[in-house]
Amino acid sequence: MTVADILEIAESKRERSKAANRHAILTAARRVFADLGYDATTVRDIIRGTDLASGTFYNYFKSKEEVFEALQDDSAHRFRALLQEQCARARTFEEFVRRTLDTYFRFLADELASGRILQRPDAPFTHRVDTPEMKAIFREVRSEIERTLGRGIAPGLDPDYLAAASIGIAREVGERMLLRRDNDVDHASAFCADLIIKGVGAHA
Amino acid sequence: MTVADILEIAESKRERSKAANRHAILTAARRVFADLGYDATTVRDIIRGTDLASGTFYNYFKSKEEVFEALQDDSAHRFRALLQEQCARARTFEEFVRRTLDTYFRFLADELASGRILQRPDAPFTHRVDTPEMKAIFREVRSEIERTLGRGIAPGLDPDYLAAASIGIAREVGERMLLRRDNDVDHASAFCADLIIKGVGAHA
DNA sequence: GATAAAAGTTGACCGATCGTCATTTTGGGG
DNA sequence: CCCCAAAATGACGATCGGTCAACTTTTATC
Repeated sequence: MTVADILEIAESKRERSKAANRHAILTAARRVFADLGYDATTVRDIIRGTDLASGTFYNYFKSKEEVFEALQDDSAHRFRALLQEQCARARTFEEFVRRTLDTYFRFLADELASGRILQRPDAPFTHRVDTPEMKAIFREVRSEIERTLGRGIAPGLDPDYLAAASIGIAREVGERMLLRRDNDVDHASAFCADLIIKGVGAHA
Repeated sequence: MTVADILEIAESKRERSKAANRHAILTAARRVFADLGYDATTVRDIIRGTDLASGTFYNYFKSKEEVFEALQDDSAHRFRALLQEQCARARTFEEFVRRTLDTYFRFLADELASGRILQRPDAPFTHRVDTPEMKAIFREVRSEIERTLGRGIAPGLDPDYLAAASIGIAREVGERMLLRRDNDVDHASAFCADLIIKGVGAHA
């Protein structure tokens, strides 16, 4: 009887094995997607990157789409945690905007540096995914906009559109930032923040 | 001898046939993509939507990706024509911004109404394509920003980022607009224009 | 028009992938 | 040690992707 058994804390061998297999598939998928591109990769390519059999793949995911979404959701989850940590107690709208954008661009740069972004040289297109985490981030940004912008500064503004616009700005500018070699997070962040702050007329 | 033969104006029978086949493939592809979704459709599905043989597909396109890009490029080309027509002689930055956004949102609504947008109910993701037309639109927007914004109003602004931000705003807000049932083009257009105009401090 | 070259179409074919499922292996409880 | 449930395995039929030799249609030449 091991300590783990006594404590009844450690997962069973089965659970550990399942977690390891799932992790192996995701890790292999990340590499294969980066090597071959999303469209060109097959489920077989992914499973060949592990020591599992082809049938086992389908015990964990229905398709490569689902693997891709899991990878995206994972990134979104980590970003969301950072976001909540950084922006939870922003008092003013401007502070909230600056923190959010700074967090996002720093996150992007980190993801790229750690090879977690599928950056193909030819990169003809990326997938936009609507995972639960992605939707949650959108909702949180919108409700935070409603909270910090409130009805005082710009009561007529459509909070849904403002959230969409902010996300669009961050997304596109973030992409351009990554294409530049310098990865000047502060410049990108300040550019977007200034645009939004001045755009809603909410200067501190 | 037909009138066309005499006038030597009509394209040859071969050219007409090729154009018709290409058009048949694109038309079938649009319907199949809409029905099955991009990932699920196969080249066979597309070709089954025409009266051509499977091998013929490859005389026109290398893959379904190329078909999809051709569809996207087609939309982009039509939008670009509208854009140049509407915005060619905008004198001020504000006028340029308002015309551009209005053209874009009206175009989006028209595309949706005429069934040219791949709008799946579940729509888990869309593809972002970097076709020549798409790149041309980005370059034109940026150079127009440089021209009309000039060095007078906001000399420090990064025109590349401003173009990216504007496109991001239009893209995301446009998507939200389509999700709403009303398709209030004027509201979406005015929202985005106000945001950008105030954001760069270029009020007329 | 007759003929031949060129261009285009066809569908069978091969290698590979997809998703399934009967079989085997592994893990946990008694 | 035995047994059952959970999980892994890989073979299998159906399908797809891309090629290509044979065939049909169009154009050019006389």
